Amino acid sequence: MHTEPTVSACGAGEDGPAAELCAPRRGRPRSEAAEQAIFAAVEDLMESGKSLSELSIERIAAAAGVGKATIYRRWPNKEALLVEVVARLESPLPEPSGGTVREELVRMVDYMRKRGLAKRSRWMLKSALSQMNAWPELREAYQEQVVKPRRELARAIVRRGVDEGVLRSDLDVELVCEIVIGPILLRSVLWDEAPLDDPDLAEQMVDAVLNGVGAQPSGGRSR
Amino acid sequence: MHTEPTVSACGAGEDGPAAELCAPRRGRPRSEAAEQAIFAAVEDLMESGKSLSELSIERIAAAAGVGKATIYRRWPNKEALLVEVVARLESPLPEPSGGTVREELVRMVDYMRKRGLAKRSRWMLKSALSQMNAWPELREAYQEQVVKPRRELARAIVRRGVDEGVLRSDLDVELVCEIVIGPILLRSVLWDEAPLDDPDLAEQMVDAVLNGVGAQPSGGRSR
DNA sequence: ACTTTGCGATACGGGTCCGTCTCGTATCGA
DNA sequence: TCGATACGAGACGGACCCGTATCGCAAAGT
Repeated sequence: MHTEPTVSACGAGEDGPAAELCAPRRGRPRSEAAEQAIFAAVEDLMESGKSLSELSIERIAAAAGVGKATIYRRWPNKEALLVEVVARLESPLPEPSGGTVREELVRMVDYMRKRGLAKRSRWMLKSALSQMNAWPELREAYQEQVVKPRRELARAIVRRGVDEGVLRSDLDVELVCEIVIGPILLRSVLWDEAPLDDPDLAEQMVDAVLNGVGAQPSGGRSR
Repeated sequence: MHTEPTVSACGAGEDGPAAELCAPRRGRPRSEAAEQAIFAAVEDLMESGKSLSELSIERIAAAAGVGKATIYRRWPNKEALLVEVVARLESPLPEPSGGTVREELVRMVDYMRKRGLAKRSRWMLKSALSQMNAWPELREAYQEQVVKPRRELARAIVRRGVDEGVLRSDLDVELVCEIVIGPILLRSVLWDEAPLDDPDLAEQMVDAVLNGVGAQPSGGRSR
């Protein structure tokens, strides 16, 4: 199917400190610059609004100023390349700051807001949704490496809120998570034109969700 | 660019009562069966999980048991066909029932929940999000014909709630809409595995959003 | 009867893409 | 120095696709 690259015994695509341990390579070493150029080209193409199906190896190679062989030497096919791009793309999760649960929620929502402003992440967010249906490998990588840790972070904060008595304990934790992050995801992923500039947006969202959008000033809370 | 079909003066794709008014066609009339077969084929392909870029005219024609020319006689290109498919796909909006604002919100959310269970709509929901980036015409048709009326329905209900004093008036109407429909959209569109079966889900979501997920029983509502 | 149009099928030119392969050259270890 | 491997460039075969055109036949009007 695919000509096994000589380096593959070390773990594909990894040339960290482990490389010299298992394969004291003989010939000319692979160009780090070429690799960076490939990643940069993919990200540039994403940023320019290309859809997943428009990201052909040929286009990527041309944009990177690189021969196709240089790509195929590193990844067996398009999927593998994009999976690695996905893995590299995401910025690190915001660390728990030790503040209030409300503050943590605001931080998380605001992190998502800012990320919605960054084109590259936005491309990936959107592409992750539909195109990946036809691409289980890519979809799974994205779910595993991006979605899952974020959902778990949200769950952890919500659980802490329940434990501390700040959040209602009669609701499903999942449901609370969805209510907290649903609105910001709606804006940052689903609706293109929605404004994300307001730096207070996260705070407004979290407070509205915490206090409820219903107008009853005090009574009748448990339906 | 494209050989104008003879029928086009009547409005493409429409062969209702208007047809005989403007063009007492001469030769063999177009086969209604072929048209239905084409629509059915596209929807079947969608349902089978094909992505937008996999929906080629050739594939559609083969699946419909129809010649390519029969498709190109009706639509000038792939986009036009898919735009019409999108237009046909959506089920009618739920009508206002005259109930409480809360009941209306529950009805709307529950409608979205049920729709999330229907595969065809789900395909379109998901594809609408990313793949259509590369396809402005299709995206616009979807936004105009599907998204917009739903957002307006939501806005109308929320405004009524504000007028009746059931919803907080100190919040942006858009924000309230997002908080109400964000969670259900999250489940029905973004997360594949999320359960949508619980018939009480809509009620739970709406009530949680109305009452707030914060635990404070009465005090400290305005942050 | 005769024309007009639609039908399914299929051939066609032109295009993009994939993944492999071969050039001539560059850079490493031995 | 020499073999091994990398590099950019691009040719190559095969696949798929688009949109048009052409078959022979079918169904309608005049």
